[in-house]
Amino acid sequence: MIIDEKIHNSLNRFHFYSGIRFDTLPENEQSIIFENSKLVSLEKKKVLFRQGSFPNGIYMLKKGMVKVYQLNYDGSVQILFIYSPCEVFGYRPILSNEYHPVTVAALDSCELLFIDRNRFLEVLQKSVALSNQLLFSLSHEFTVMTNRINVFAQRGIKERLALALLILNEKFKNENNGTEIAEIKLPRTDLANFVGTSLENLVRTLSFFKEKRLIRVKGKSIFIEHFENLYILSAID
Amino acid sequence: MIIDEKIHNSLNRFHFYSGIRFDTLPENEQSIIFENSKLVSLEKKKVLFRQGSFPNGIYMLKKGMVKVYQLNYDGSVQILFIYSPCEVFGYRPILSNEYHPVTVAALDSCELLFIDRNRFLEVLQKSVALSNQLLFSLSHEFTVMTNRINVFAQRGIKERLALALLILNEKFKNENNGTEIAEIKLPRTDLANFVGTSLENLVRTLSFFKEKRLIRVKGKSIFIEHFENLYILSAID
DNA sequence: CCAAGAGTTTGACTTATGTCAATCTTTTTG
DNA sequence: CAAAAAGATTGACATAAGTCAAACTCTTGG
Repeated sequence: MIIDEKIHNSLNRFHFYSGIRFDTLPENEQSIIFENSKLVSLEKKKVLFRQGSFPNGIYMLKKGMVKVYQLNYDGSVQILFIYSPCEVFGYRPILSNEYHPVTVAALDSCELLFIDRNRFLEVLQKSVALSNQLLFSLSHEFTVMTNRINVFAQRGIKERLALALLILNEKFKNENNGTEIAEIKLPRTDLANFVGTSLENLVRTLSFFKEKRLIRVKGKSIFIEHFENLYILSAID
Repeated sequence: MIIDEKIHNSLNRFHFYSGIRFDTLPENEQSIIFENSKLVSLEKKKVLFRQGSFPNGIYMLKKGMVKVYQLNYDGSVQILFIYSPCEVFGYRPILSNEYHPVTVAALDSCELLFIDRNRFLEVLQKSVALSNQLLFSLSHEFTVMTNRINVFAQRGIKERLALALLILNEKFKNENNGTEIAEIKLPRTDLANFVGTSLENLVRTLSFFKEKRLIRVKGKSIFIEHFENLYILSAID
């Protein structure tokens, strides 16, 4: 089978991996930020904060995974991000002086560090390193969002799912130990809401991938088989 | 007809208006930023920069409008933004140290101010006001992108088009003089690529809106008739 | 360990959207 | 000003995706 080189290029050229971390900051900056942080536990399925609520502070995920989603008036749900350990979130509405645009809930039992809103803003005013890191990350994340809009608007479910699985593989790789092929363990409904399709259509597309041996399914877990080919092949046939 | 209040709420609650400007910065900061800027002219349909190219500097639009889009391997185009006068763009890939993820082309005859990459970075390191403004704007823009992904993933074309028209009305209001109901003058193909649908489907949806007297069409121009109702009604039947 | 419930999968059918082709309209250009 | 080109619209049909219902499978608690 001849695979258009352009497809490969365009995938490589595009940025789809998101998530902001503070562990790239200088040691002393990190310790200042986390100085007065509080450890928070969050049970599986519990909500950390809801869309429309006031942002009281920022969080860093220590253990477990969370989903970030919007709930719509018709009951539909769009999952926007999945966060895995070390990732930081909840700071954007503080910076833009808005309410939370999203809801965050635990996918499994989680532990987080909480940093108070004012504390965060204080540190930000003093730390050029933090300010620059945020400018860098926000700009990069923006590129990622740009690419995602393109994918959501222009691609069918096969490609969207393939891309979602590649993103999730990174997230779960991070959550687990670090093996190249991660165990993607996410309820089908969540996966459907992440990809932006119906549960049934999602399941059918998974079966299609399974038949083509692009993925392997064990119970509720998904493993990517043909890493490089997954996105490319999903676009063809 | 009974309109679910929740729909109205959700529209109000969500942020869809984007675009970054520097004219909210203190006068002296502005003059520093634009001190050595160069005036650039761009003919209708000409490309300012292409995706994949190195970001040499940032631009502020003085006159005319531009479209910001991604071109895909299959030839499909996704328009991500339309910018109108006073809006600033091209700084994100500089901040995140990436190549341009998008292509920018003139919708009509344009005039822009160009600020050199290094000049911009220099000013940024000195100006806390600029840094804070960028953090604010980037965070807000991110919320807007979040909402757009939700709309693209979960809503049909009627709603997507309605929303696009509301956004475009703001942009063209800005471009024209400032009348509440602007003349939205954008080729159908561009509108289709902004909404994320085929040209034919776009035209049909426009006709549907016309029949329902939600919009008025004069030649190639579109005027919004029932401002508040457009998005709400587009969701119903 | 079995029964209930939650989560997943498959089938049949409907609806939304995409595609190709033809026609009509506006704009541009010689 | 007329011809040609570009842009817009409509129709007929194909395909993708959503919806509802039923069956199956795994998990979990009494």
